[in-house]
Amino acid sequence: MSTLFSIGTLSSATGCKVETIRYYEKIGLMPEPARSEGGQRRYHRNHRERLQFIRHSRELGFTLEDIRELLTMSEQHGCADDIARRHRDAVQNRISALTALRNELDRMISECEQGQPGECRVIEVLSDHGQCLNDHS
Amino acid sequence: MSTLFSIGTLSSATGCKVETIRYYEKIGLMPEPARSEGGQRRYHRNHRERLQFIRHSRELGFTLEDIRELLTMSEQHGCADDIARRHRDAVQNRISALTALRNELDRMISECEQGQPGECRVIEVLSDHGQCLNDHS
DNA sequence: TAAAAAGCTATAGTGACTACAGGTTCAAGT
DNA sequence: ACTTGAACCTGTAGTCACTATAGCTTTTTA
Repeated sequence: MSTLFSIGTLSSATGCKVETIRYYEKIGLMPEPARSEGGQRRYHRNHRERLQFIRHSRELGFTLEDIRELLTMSEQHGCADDIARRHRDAVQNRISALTALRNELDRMISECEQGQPGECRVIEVLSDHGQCLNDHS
Repeated sequence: MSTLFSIGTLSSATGCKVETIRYYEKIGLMPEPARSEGGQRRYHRNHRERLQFIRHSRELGFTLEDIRELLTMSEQHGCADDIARRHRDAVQNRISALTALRNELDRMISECEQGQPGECRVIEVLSDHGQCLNDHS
């Protein structure tokens, strides 16, 4: 059995679109693979593992720049503690902001349901920040 | 006192950057204002109110396309219930996804703290999806 | 009146892809 | 061996919601 496979095979093995794989290569996140006689990309198991690492990290919300660092860590058998912690804090902040937002949206919607027809609280609140309990300055 | 003001004044009144105001005009979200003799934009109270509506909606996470709809609703004194509800659900989904993610990051980080130096759980988990409790497929 | 601040247009860049056009190569079936 | 069609190639442009730059002109202030 041959150990080399095409970009399409790599794509279905990882769930990463063909265009995205080529994009990762262009920005230097994936190494340039070997080529067939006709010039098509031929990948190896190592490529698949690296791409899985990248996709998994993306799913966890790391940016491509984070991932570049993570890959270096991984190659040097270093510890990615601080990157993960920094990211965790960013995610927590985002959760807090979105929760406040959802509460405000809930409030707008429920007040709209109780109001007279023809007067929409959603529009009112959007028109006038003073009516908003959310503290986005 | 004159009722017309410059783009800079509008900018500080709303907290919206000058470039962003011009951008909103270009994409048709803000109407073209009057111009001074020399060709500079001259705004009116109505513009400020509209821009405040836009900014407030953006802070609540509506897209510019949502806002285009919301502005139409607002002009027609309609009810923006459904747009708000749709957006609320999207926000809730995002919160759920981010919460799962934060839990996974927490788990990775705390396992890393307890492990031997030199073996980083963060990297390990990123390398191998099987070790991940998060259910992103 | 002169200098500084603010404004103008047009264009390009951001992140992380996605989509297209117009061509070439490969694998499967006959 | 040949043909067909799927998969592949490069390069470019588009997405969203801005932001930044360059190289000007106009307005305001000292």
